[in-house]
Amino acid sequence: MISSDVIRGYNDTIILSLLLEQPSYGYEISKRIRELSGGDYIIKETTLYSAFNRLEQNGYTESFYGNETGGKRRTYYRITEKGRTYYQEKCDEWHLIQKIMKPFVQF
Amino acid sequence: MISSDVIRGYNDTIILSLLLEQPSYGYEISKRIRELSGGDYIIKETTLYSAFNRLEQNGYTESFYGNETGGKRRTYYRITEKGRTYYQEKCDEWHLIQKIMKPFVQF
DNA sequence: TAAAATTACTACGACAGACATAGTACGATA
DNA sequence: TATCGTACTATGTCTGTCGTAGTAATTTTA
Repeated sequence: MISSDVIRGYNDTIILSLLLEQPSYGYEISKRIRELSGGDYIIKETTLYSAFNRLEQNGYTESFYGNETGGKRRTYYRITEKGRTYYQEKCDEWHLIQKIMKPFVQF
Repeated sequence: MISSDVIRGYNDTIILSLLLEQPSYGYEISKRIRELSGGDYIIKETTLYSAFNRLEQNGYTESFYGNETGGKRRTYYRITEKGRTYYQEKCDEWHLIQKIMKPFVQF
């Protein structure tokens, strides 16, 4: 039983999937999403940063400052164990949604 | 280029896919969704009827009364040409979303 | 035959994620 | 020195979903 409120919550999953590889920060995440989607998906800045806040509030990520010398300091995000679990659950949910949608969409 | 605001708008598509076969009404649509999803998706009544209103306001469906003798009269919905076009567009969009999501979800 | 379940809705309000708009701040490049 | 790229924050709006509740008629069952 899933809710209909789907992809809408999948930006968090997308971000977590990238943090799974390595800790990262806003701009890099944004670029990776654009690249990996072949330019088909460009996440909005406000959407991205509000996802970061939500992720951290839920304990799915932890943030820390990079040690860049000079320049604006970056906030890096690292996925937590709780975040990994959540990511797996969302992947499962995504597969279910695809299965559910199948009878309703044409080729 | 898609928006992140996805499945959330896909109830309309699901409903249209069923109206493509034949005109139908609330309860029947609801049952068909439950059946075709193998019980994995049960649409909420309020979600369903607000989708019906939206669909009609957008010109994707037309409604008419059934000719049941006695009993509460049903509102039937029929898909329009505009609705068919919209349905096709949403199917295409759905395929794109699946493609976009692929690199971010595990098996 | 009375009660409960099913069918067929409408109204209202809350919620959350996405996003438009705008602004701040710094460094590097032209 | 002006623009572009990087790195954000704040605020408010929009929309689809859904919780809750109520109405009303018909059908089933106890």
